[in-house]
Amino acid sequence: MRKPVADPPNMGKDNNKVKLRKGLWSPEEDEKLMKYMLSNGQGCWSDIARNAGLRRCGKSCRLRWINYLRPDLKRGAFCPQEEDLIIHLHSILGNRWSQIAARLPGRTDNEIKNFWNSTLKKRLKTTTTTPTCSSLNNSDSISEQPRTDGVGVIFPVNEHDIDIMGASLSSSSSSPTSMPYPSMVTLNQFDPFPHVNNSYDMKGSFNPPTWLTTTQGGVGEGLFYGDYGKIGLEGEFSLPQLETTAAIANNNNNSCFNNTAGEKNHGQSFKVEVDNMFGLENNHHHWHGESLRMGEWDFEELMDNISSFPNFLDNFHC
DNA sequence: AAAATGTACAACCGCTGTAAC
DNA sequence: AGTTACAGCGGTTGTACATTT
Repeated sequence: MRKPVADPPNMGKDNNKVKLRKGLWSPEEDEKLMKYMLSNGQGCWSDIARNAGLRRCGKSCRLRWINYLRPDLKRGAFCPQEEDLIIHLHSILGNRWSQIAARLPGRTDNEIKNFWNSTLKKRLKTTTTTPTCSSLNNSDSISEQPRTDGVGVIFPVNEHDIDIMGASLSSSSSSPTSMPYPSMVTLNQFDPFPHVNNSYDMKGSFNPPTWLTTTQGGVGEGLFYGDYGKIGLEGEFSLPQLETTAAIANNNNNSCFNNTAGEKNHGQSFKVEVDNMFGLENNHHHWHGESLRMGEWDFEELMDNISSFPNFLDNFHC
């Protein structure tokens, strides 16, 4: 724990105006905010700052609470499962840290961002010669050459040459946060459970999500329990491999996407079609040229659907 | 032992989107 | 329609601590 810093010279009272504090939070400030939040709950942050007796702006209080004081934060080192998930998600989402964080319970976007920038990025750089699962899709080390990674294959592509399920993919993005892989597309069998044996035991009866009844769960004996219960029904679970234009031309029915991907039982069961999971059932949605609008329909819809994947790290105890 | 350098991470800044007025 | 306040996000900076020279 770092020592709190003393007030900078401009932090005192000035002409009856209370100057707002900046910089590191002192334990006293933390305690004030924590007490206030626990007894009053969340509200308007500027009010919270005022009512809690903090000489901080609401924004600062919000950040402190979200990134540090929140009781549900995990903190501590990232476990390998988390690392791999971050890498996976980053390969899909790019620098959308909040969305990545949403899939890692107890972790904040700031924490993940820092971890990525300080550790993972560097590590991936150094492991490009011997890539592993944890070295995929390094946005800073993408080679111009096609390469295999063991899990997926990254191809340099012409942005107009890739068609995914009838939806073309372009690397151009109008989003302020551009995807990190210009001119690259990962043709990869997306594996939402990188540390789960690929031969998930998806057979047998549905087991209720363990989080409904217990905090215990996890991966063991070939089973994975997420909040989806069991993913898939009768065979190995695998999401469809992304296809090139040519491949799709030969498979206009997209039959590989029609596999039932999951079943969830919250009193009643329902099936989730893989194509629906990815928002791909809507044929007029295209990733093509300007129409790849990450941050607009395609990406948001995609991520909405990806968000329906289990929070499987809930079940890891790192 | 001291200075220089590197690392990790907390916090700030600027921007965008949204709601209320 | 314009303005304001606020929440949220991602990029960046600042700083304490660790390691190396």
